[in-house]
Amino acid sequence: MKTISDTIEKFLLDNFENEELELSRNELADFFNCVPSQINYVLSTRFTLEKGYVVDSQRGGGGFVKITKLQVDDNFKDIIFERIGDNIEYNMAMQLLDNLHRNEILSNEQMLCIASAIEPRALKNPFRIENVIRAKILKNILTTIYKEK
Amino acid sequence: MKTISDTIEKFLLDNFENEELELSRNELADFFNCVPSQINYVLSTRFTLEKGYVVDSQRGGGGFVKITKLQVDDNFKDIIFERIGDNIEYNMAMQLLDNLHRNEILSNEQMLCIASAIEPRALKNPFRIENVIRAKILKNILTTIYKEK
DNA sequence: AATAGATGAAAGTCAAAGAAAGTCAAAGGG
DNA sequence: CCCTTTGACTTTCTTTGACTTTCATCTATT
Repeated sequence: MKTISDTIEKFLLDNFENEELELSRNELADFFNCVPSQINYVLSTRFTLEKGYVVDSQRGGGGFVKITKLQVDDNFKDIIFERIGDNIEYNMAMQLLDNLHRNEILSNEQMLCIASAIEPRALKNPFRIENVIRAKILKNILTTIYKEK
Repeated sequence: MKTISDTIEKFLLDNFENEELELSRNELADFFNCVPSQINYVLSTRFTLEKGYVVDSQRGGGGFVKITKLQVDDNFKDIIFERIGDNIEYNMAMQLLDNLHRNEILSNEQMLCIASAIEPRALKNPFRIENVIRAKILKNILTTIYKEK
């Protein structure tokens, strides 16, 4: 038996143009005569990173939802879901970066950026305060780049 | 869907002459068929100090609004660090990045890296668990880089 | 001629209303 | 039991309008 979620999924899949698809959550919900949050359900169960999709959105006037399809090969999946998973220690992360750099998946510049973003110094400690952590990451990255110049 | 604010922003960006742009608030509002305070909204959300713009204006007869692109000079470092401080919201951070990129302090690659590092998606919520956050940042950054390719 | 006040032409402020999207938990269905 | 559906509530961003402030210029008074 086909659920409404399946139908919406198929509809979305059929409407990709060039690896991406932008839509209005409310209009889509209207079109399928369902509540808007149904769309979120479809997105979060069917358009996941595991399946090779990234979803971005914006609220408020002019808001939208954008789904992008990426080419995930097995190597990428392995990295994202096996090697990194839900948590990773700094040393492991650095080994991974080094590896990616050696294999020319990351440029030197990118590696340096990322390395600063994840230094213990940048992520240490505080209490769920996203903005505080972000500030540290930013400072850290900018400092590093500055140092390189 | 593009908002009127986006359209006005683009119009302004396209009409800079030599790092600056002078305009009449009322005429512009008229031109775009919106209320004058809409212009203030655009100015205060899109032409911020973080983004490297200074807006000054004069009221009364012969009034005007003038937008100037800030010159990046030696003490920009202090300015940046002051702007970041101990915590910073995502939007402000992005405006800063945009500014740094425009002034060629950050390459496009770097900007993209850093932007992914600080996305709400990447830093959302969890509980002080450094490794968890780091994993998200890494995934996020790698996914982004993957998307660019 | 100098000055004070009146007038109108800008621009600014702020809060309410509007327009999206997100979250989360409870209820339903197979 | 797990997956799906629904809806109340939240958050974010934009639009609108009533009200305020500032400035240049004109007018009337001394």
